[in-house]
Amino acid sequence: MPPRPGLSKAELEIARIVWELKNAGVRQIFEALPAGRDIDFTTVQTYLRRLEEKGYLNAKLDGRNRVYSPKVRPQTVIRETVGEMVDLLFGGETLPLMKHLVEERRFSPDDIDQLRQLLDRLEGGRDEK
Amino acid sequence: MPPRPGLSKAELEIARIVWELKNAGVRQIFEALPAGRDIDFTTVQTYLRRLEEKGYLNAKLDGRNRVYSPKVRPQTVIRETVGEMVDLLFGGETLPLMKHLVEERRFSPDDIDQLRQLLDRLEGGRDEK
DNA sequence: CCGTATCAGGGACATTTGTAGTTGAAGATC
DNA sequence: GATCTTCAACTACAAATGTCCCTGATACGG
Repeated sequence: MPPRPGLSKAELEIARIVWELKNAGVRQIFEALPAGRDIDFTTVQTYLRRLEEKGYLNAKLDGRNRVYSPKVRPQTVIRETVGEMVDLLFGGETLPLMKHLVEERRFSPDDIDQLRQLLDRLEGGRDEK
Repeated sequence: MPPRPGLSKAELEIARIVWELKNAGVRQIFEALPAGRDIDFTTVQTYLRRLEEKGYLNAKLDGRNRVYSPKVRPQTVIRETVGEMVDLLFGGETLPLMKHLVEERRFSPDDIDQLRQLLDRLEGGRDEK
């Protein structure tokens, strides 16, 4: 159980933009919103403030602009979010999710190759232990 | 975009129990809650009512008890929920999620075998097209 | 210097979510 | 028949979420 409150969908959306930009001001984050996402500049400000309050982002001043950066590693947030969804949808079992993804999502031949290599590496690592 | 409102985490938790039980009354669903999940019987009733209102469950009377069953196929809800999470965390790309799962979650040798077979089948199906 | 644009901070509000209480009625038990 | 248990329906409320307005201050352009 993380020592910080969970993230809403909109907060996660903003956080992900910050992860990609690494250091960014409100205007940059606002302009990086997906096409069709028509929220106000002040709304983005609110989400950023909440993310900082919740402990997910750092903020520092650059002149009069606040610049945001990740405080919690994206990998950690992803692990927690995925873990929660696996619990909710699949009772904590990962294999059904993997099967679901393979059956429902599109993969290129290259994707499949990469996945095979991952599985090989996983098995190889297992043997070594 | 589904013609029905999204599901909250608690609603999803209850819906999943109904999927597993197929036809169930409030008491059965209440008693199937995970250990440690100490919510009131009346809270479960509220979630069931909301799920019905949102169009996810059917309800019929059995004596004076309401019996709930899925109205939207679990596979559909799962697809939508997983799709939304892939969008939020991975920008719609499935491969990073697969990689994340392989790297962060535990798999048995049998799991890995099953995954390999899935990939083989996926590739085989691709060749046939 | 003035007007405009932009940003931070504070605040507000509607809706959603999580949770449970109350009332009336039906079923079970004695 | 009385009492107890259980369920549905309605209701309520605090917190969370999604969203944006307003004010004051700063930076910029003419």
